[in-house]
Amino acid sequence: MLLERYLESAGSEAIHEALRLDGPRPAMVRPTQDPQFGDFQVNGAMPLAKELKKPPRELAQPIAEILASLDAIEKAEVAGPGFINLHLAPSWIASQLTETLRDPARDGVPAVEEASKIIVDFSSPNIAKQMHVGHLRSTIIGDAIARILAFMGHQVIRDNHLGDWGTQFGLLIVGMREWGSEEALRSDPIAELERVYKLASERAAKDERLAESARAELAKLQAGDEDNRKLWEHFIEVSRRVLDEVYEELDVSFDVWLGESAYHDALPGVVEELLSRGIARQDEGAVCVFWDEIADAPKSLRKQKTPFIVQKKDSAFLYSTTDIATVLYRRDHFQADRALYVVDSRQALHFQQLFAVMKLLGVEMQLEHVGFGTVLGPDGKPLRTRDASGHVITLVSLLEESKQRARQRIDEGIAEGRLRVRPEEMDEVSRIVGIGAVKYADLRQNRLSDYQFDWDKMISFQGNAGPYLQYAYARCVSIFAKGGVDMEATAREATISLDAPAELVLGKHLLRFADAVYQAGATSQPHIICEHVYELARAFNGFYAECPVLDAEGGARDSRLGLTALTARQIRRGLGLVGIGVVDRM
RNA sequence: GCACCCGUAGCUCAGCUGGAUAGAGCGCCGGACUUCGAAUCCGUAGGUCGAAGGUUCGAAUCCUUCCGGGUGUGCCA
Repeated sequence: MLLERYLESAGSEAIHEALRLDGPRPAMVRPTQDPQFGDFQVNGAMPLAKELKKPPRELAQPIAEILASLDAIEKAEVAGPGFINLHLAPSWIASQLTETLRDPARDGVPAVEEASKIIVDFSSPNIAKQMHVGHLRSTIIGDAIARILAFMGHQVIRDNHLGDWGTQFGLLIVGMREWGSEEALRSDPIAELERVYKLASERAAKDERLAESARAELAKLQAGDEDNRKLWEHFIEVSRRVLDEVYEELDVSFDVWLGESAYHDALPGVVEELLSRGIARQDEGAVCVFWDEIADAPKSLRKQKTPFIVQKKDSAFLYSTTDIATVLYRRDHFQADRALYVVDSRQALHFQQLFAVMKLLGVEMQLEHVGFGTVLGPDGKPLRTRDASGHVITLVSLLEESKQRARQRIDEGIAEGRLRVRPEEMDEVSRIVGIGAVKYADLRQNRLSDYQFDWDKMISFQGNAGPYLQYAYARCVSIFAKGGVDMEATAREATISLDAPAELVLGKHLLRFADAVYQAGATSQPHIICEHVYELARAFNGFYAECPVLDAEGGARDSRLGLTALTARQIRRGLGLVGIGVVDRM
């Protein structure tokens, strides 16, 4: 259940009932930050003091009395300047948890009343270029957001908006014919494409004839020349194979792969429409939107005076043009309600301009730039995508290293008798732990802040890190294995009761899962789920230390098994929602 | 120049639709493995929330100014 939503509406009703006001007032329910003040506090009485000209504590008293009569609430007391501290009733929490235990399909998370159709635009690498750490954030943050929204019941379309069109293809076509090796293209496609591109662009900088020839080949490609078209398709095909491997490793998938090339035919129409509606005009041969000439443009755009260029003076189109066409397609073809762009924050201005143009065009889709910060190295400077010797640190090699480091740590743990992994499971466990550690390190913090990438911290495997959560899960599963108890049977039959302090602490965390999921979905912030799962794992580890499960008697044993089963499910679900896996033994 | 973002414990970060004595992890120090898995648990120390004003019953959170750091900014994406 959505606990906070329930308390908010209960609180709001209580205010209405107690004070007989003309309209509904917000209860302003917040979790307390100190357990001595209970579990939640209602702050809504204080702002009413001025309006009603009565001391806030006096207003709070009758509200508290009404709230105290609810089954959910054991105690409601007025405190401080006019807070109402709510102590949830353990028996009520327990009955809610028992209900959730019976709901393995949704783990107590309700589906949204009104589903939206949401495009999540993420990852979007360039064809013919190796993916590096810079692509990691968009890919895993976007994947997590798509998973969360889909689980909430929205209709999500995951779109990989590939950079598969543009000036680089002229150079690639010329370069490939001149210096390319078909064999190298087969064995290591991206490396070969990068080699050829680098060569071609270096030569073109010095040799105007080569540059001219590249432009000509690009024009032919865009005009539909069959040979060039085939070559281009070939580039894409071989690149796709490499990308697919990375995505498989990351357990990321897409519903559609509509790259920039998919919108090529629509671009002239976009510019025409902008011109004919007076949104854009010619300037120095280019077609631009000038914000200071548009009365209802956003203020900061008007002041910045940076034009939005949709066609270059050589009449070529830009990514801005493509992005406009893309929005229109998403509206007309998918009938999407929203589109989320999971793209580096440094492109904020571009999206601000894009969204402003769409508004001028009368597009009502809800467009949102889900930005994220830069990946920094341990020195606090933007992480170099090349190592000391100048080699590109590819995403593949980074993931490989993570798996190796995980494997090494597991080997150590086994040697010291702390960990248990069967030899035949070694590959899978080191993959899930290693990749999970990389993902968790990134997802656990607010996406907007820059993120410091540090192997030693990430793979330290202690404290708030991926393996901690996976370990807690393995502990849960291990209890069932050791006791020979079936987790599904427990879920069907056990009745939870909360008696020991550690049980109550755990139970309260378990009850907040749905809130965390909804909040993460509403704000596109996967770290909220990470934080919840971490707190849950902590609470479980505390419970584990305090409360024997298998050795407990009768009802207590069943109840603790139920708590353990629910914890396991919630960790698995929570991590699953951000794209991280779990293993039974590690 | 203009626009945007950031400044919280030694380090890495939560908290920012205003709510009580600002929280975690790492690191430091000290405890807990004959007991369901010690990648664990329990405890100690550590902060003028960059600075100064303002709004408010109440500010890390909102507003203003300043200091310090970063990003973007006419034909790349």
